[in-house]
Parts: sequence; C-alpha cells; structure tokens
Amino acid sequence: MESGRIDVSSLDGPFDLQSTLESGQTYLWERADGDDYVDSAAYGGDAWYETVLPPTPELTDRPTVVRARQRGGVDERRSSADRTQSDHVDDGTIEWEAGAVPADAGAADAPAAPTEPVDGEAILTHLLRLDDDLAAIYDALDDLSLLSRAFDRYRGMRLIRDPPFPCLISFICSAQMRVSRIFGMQHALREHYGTPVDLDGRTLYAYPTPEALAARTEDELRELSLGYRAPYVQRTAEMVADGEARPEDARGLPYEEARDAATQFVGVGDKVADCVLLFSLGYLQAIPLDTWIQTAIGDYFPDCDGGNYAETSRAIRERLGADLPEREEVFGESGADAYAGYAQTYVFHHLRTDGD
DNA sequence: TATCCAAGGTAAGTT
DNA sequence: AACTTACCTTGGATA
Repeated sequence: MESGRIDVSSLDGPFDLQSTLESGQTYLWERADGDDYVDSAAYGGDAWYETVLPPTPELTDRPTVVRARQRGGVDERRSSADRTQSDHVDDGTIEWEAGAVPADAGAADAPAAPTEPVDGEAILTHLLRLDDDLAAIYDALDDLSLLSRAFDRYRGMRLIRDPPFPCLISFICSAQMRVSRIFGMQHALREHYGTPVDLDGRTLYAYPTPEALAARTEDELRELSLGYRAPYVQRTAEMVADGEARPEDARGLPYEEARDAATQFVGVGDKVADCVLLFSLGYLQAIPLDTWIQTAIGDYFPDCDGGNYAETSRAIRERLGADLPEREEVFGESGADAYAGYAQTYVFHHLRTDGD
C-alpha cells in the first residue's frame, strides 16, 4: 500500500471527510473502526474510512483498496448541538493509503493483498471531488437563507464521484428505504458477492461486478433483505453484464437526455436517475427530487412546484442555478446551473439530520 | 409483547 | 398523459 497526505489548505475551499461520506450520497465506504456500517450516529473521531473499488473504467483496472482519514481539531465536533467551524475542515490533513490487487495474484481461495502501488491522491481527488472550488460555490449561493445555514453546519462537505455501476445499484436499493438500511444492503451485497481482498489479515470486499450480480437469482438477492428491489438489481446487472447498456453511457449527453437514458435500467425512475447523474456522472445541475427535497421546495420555493417531476426539476434548477457569477470557471465540465446539485446535497443532509 | 407505519420510489395497470 | 395501487422489509413508535 502506498501512503501519503493531502493538506486541506491546498484545496479550493474547505473539506470534511465525515459529512462527505456519511451524508447519504455514497454507500460504498465503511468506517474501519466501527462494528456497524457508516451511518452510525456516534461520531468516530478521526477514524479511517475504507472502500474497495471494483475494476472501474477510467479509474482502475484492478480491485483497489483506498483508505482515508482526516486529522486535526476534531474533538469539538463531538457535540453536534454546539458544533461550529473547526480547524481541520480548513487546515487539517487527509491521510491516505491505497493499493491495487496485482493481476496475477490470488489464485483461488485466499484473498489477494493490494500490493501494487497506485496514486491515492489522484484517486481521492476524483472520488471526493477535491477538485471542486467549494469556496466559490458557497459565495455564489450563500444569500439563500436555507442554504446558508446548511453550508455553515456542514462546512466542507463535498459531492462524491462514485463509480457508475455501484452507484446505480446502490440507488436502486434506496427506494423507500432509510439511509441506515441502504448502507446495510450494500454491505451485504459486497460481503456475499464481492471480490475479497486481504488487508493485513482483515478481509475487505470490492463492490460486486455486473456479472456477479447478474448471475444471482431474485430469491438469492431477496435473502439479503432487498425486498422488491431484488429483481430490479438482478435485471439491471444483467443489462450491464450483457452489454445492453452501461450507466456511464449517459455521460456527455445534455442533462435531460442523460436522465432519460438512465431510466432505461429496471428500477430506475427520474429520481434514481438524478442520483446517478449527480453522484457519479458529474451532472452537478441534477437535483434528485426525493421526499425531503419535495418538502423543502414546498416550504421555501412553492412556485417551483410544477406538478410533475420534469417541470419541478426544471424550475428548481433554474432557481438555484440562475444568474450566478463565475460558474463557467468553477464548473468547466458542467456548464450552466451547475450549483444546483450542491445545494440539494446540503439541504437533504441538513433536513434529514437536523429535523428542520 | 403486539400492531402499525413510514422509509431518499418504481412499474404496471386504469382512466 | 395523469392518476392509482401494489410492492418487501424492518426499526421505531404507539397501544
């Protein structure tokens, strides 16, 4: 395993590892010292977070272990009630360890070790969107009171860039589910059908490949408590494994076309499609209209309720993305109204966590 | 201890 | 196209 550190002060704007990984954007990381999945309410201090990337186009071609923790001044965050901005979010350090499983390793039974060095800083920068200019995003949106409060409370939370297939499956599982249980489902999928990797005597599991999930039966997946999502997961995995479609094929299409393209997968409607676009494919203008956000729109932007998903989506994107300065420089890859997804993520986490 | 209910929706069947 | 309904499972609330 290679190791290294990233100084938060070298980034454009703050960074907070815990809120980034525990805000319900991603279900692919686990806290290493926890006996529970990541959503545990108890704060884990400066704990390590771990993920095992399956072979992922444009990122890694081998199962790759990535670990990260953030250090510096975390104690004051223990009490959420009087939590304020803390030093580590602006001046802390992200420590990382990363390694890939060699192609010729692990013949049969024994899990292979991630002995091949990889560039952990580049991978983390990608996965945790350390390349976004978060300070500029705050500046642009801070005049909206709801957002201002959420920005302050979860200062440093960034959007995620999950690998496409695991993101797709985990949000298919999210339908009518609590965040804590979505973590549990993904944990079960990894442990049952993921490639095992040995890390210093512990066994970690990569997210299952499309082929691995396509080979399961609906009943087998129901045994993991997926409920009615089991056939959705199996059939969508089959579509990807058979080469019929891949979630990343939507990349490059105009936003609304990309959303339509993503809904071809079984179990994927507009909301889950928006999640994949936002949390994996870099469409920062996507706002998944879940129950929390629908409520917030009713409370704060009632005129944006267009009566159906497509119209409400268009209205709220315009409201949160319109007339903002410098967006071309901040979001070269995404273009206009690209702040909307950041706003959504803060509002979702704020409402869900603080019961506002 | 038993029962009820809602949880980051979607697909399929009716008007 | 807009509107209904069924769908698995389970932790937490209520009786």
